[in-house]
Amino acid sequence: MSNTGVNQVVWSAKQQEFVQKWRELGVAWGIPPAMAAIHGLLMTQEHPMVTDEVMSFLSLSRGSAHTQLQALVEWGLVYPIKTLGSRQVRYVAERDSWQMMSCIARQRKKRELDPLLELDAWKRSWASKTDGLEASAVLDKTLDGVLAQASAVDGVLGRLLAEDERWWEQWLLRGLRRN
Amino acid sequence: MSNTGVNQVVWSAKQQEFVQKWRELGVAWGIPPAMAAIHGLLMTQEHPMVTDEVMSFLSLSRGSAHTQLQALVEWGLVYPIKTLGSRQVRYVAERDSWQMMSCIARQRKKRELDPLLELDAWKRSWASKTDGLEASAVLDKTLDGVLAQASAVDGVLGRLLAEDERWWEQWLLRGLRRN
DNA sequence: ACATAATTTCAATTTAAAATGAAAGTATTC
DNA sequence: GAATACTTTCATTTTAAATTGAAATTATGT
Repeated sequence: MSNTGVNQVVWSAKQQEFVQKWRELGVAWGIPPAMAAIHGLLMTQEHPMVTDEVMSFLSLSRGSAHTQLQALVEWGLVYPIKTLGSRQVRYVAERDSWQMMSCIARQRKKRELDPLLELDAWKRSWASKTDGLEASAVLDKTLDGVLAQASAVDGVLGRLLAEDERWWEQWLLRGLRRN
Repeated sequence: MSNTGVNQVVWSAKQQEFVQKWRELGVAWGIPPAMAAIHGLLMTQEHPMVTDEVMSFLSLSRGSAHTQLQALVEWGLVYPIKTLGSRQVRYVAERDSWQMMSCIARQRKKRELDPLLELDAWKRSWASKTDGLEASAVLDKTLDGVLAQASAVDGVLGRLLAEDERWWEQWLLRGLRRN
């Protein structure tokens, strides 16, 4: 049977609004709308959901629902739950906010920071070729600064995102709540 | 005359590669390719450039060159220089790497963090309507955590980006260079 | 006031990313 | 070992964002 209908799925106006907002937020963060929407939906749901439920709640195609659920699992924002005695997979969102934001930060680091850090190697590869007389002193100077900052941020992030090290959470939240 | 040809424009292979890389980086950061490319180009140039030069160096249309130069000025990454006795405007990139990254961070905060912070007000507006019995306890709990973290990050960023307060730079760079 | 040289605007086009949906692939049960 | 129930893939279409280019606008010098 395709729908056991065990869990009662809630879909209030508040939840719909939230999903809408989360989708928009996602777009601003460079996340595919459907992916953000699915994540938002799962955040509002007490119980795991099945692909077909996600599809109908958000009016998504099967392809999109599937692909984006995969991506969410890949990111660690959603857990796939294999139902015993059925091929069906059900999905739940990570509930811990710190864990959740860490997942997002990790992906963004990979997409945005790491390529910037690679410029360092690139710069050095040119340094050997054009040793001494540089083509653009201005660029080199600014770039050095940028790369220093980038690796500093990388260091901080590395520590912040180290799994099982959550003292940072306390530090961050306690020390700086008032703003 | 349209081209006084005073400054010698340099356009080496290294610079071209850099612009290419900077453009790609820009895309990963959610910045329009042309905008990032222009910024990259200006970073490599000792002297201010005129719109037509930018256009021909990057093979851009006038419309795009203009719009993106405006955006760069708006962000504070590029300064417009009005030539005396001519309508022509010349553009130079900000040279200070800290300043540069601050500009970018400020824009990203506006685009990505501020909308997240607004969820707090949204959440409160629902709290009054549905006082007590909530539609989704799971959501509320996770969301509280997310918002706490968001405002913590907001606090840190606020201090980091406060103009004329650069002790952070030292702190960030010195304390964490090794990684 | 006129002509020129620049900037600015914006409807139309292009481009890249995301979504679709139908077909192909795989477990699971009978 | 079929048949069923679900998942996965991918060529095509859609959508949103960026770019174009030509026309409109505004500043500057004669």
